[in-house]
Amino acid sequence: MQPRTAVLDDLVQRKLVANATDLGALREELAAGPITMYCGFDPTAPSLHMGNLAQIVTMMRFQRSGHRPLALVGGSTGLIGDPRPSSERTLNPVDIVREWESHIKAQLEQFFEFEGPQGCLLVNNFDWTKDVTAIDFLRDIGKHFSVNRMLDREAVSARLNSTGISYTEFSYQLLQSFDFLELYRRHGCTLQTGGSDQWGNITAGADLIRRVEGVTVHALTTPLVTKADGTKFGKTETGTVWLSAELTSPYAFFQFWLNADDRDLPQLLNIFSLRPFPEVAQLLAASAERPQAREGQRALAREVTSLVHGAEAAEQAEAAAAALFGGGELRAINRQTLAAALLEAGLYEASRTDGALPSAIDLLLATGLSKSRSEARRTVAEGGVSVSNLKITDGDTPIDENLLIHNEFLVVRRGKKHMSGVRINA
RNA sequence: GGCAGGUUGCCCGAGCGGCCAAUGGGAGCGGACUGUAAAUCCGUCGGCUUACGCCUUCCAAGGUUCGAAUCCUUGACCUGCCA
Repeated sequence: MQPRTAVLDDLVQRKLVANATDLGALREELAAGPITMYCGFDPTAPSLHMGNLAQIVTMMRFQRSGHRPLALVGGSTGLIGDPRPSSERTLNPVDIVREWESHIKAQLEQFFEFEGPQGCLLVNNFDWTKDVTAIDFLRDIGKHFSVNRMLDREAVSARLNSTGISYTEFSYQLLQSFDFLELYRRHGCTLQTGGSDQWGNITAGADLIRRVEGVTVHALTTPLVTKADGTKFGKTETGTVWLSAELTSPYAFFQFWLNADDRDLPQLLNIFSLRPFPEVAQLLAASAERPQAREGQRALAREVTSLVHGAEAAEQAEAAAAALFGGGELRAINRQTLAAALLEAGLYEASRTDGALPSAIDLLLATGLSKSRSEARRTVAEGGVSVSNLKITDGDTPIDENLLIHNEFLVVRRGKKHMSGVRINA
């Protein structure tokens, strides 16, 4: 077991501390004994996503250093919504939030150790908010908050200057602070972590605990992941990268990491990899020397995919990528491997018309690689389409029979990176 | 409350009665180069159509006109100047 303060040194080395209350005091407390820390996840979507994963990994670091993590599901806060700087959220129906809550709970369970004295505890803030009356809440909690100070929060002030903010969302900070207080009372929780956008909410909770309990607790935030090209992290052309295999296939997930920009690699490895810092440094050095080998991206993709989807799924995703991007003859891949690879990449069904195979344009539409006939036609004209590695010049004629692989598959490619399989029904 | 201006395709932004599906930039997409990168260059960029062409767009609803994104009326929202 590593020393209990190791987690802090590690976080500092990895540049993962964006903001923190007294780090020296936190270190002393970590050294004095196992502490209990928490981070919350609101059910605002059917699945957790990449951003949440960063927080999960941070919690894992604490657990591995001998501390106890509390994974909080925001059964109550998810009904309210943390104010975004842009605009008011639409309230989600209660039963939808309940459903999301159960998904998120199940997802969280896979990352932590639940046995032993440092075993993770899954908690739900609905448990301690459901019976609190509005009057009690306003007297016991609300009285300790200064609106003047709440207005300073970035998201709130942004909203005041633009679309305005409802009382509901404005109250969010009180609920989150109440959570921290309850977790301190119930479990002796003395540290809350989160993304740097949570700094205001977290310190508000720490302030509340100091006022009510006369105890100093800690706040630590990690930097938000930024991308070198300025686009938002965790998005692909098709949208958010989710942790749920139903929403983002393990293959797509693996590809997401493999395609990481060289410039983003240091940050990503530091945040998402549980490898010790020296190993990360080694990988980064290797990547800087031979960027074309993409050792860093590969290691990252393997590690994170297997963390989220399991080792087996990670291997399958990698094997599929190797088969499809290997540059070799597709026919040389055995039927089972190819079928598995195409299933990962997205496999669609199509049938013959009057005994003839579909045209390339039909295939592009059937696989969703193109959104409209015009777009499909355009891409063909631009020379960006191939079927079973043969470049298509005429999008309208039926595909030649001998492009069928193993008598039933066609591999449709749009551009370099977008591939799908089609199985032809007999 | 008074005066002036604005609302255009994913975003920014030209157009100011016909040659406008609408200049230009960005994003996106494809190609070349490469590492399933980045940068750069080229192409493309509402929908349907093999094509001629057709259909739906320029805040909303009406109107003028052979013909409107462009003119008029009303409404909604935004922005400057004056109270």
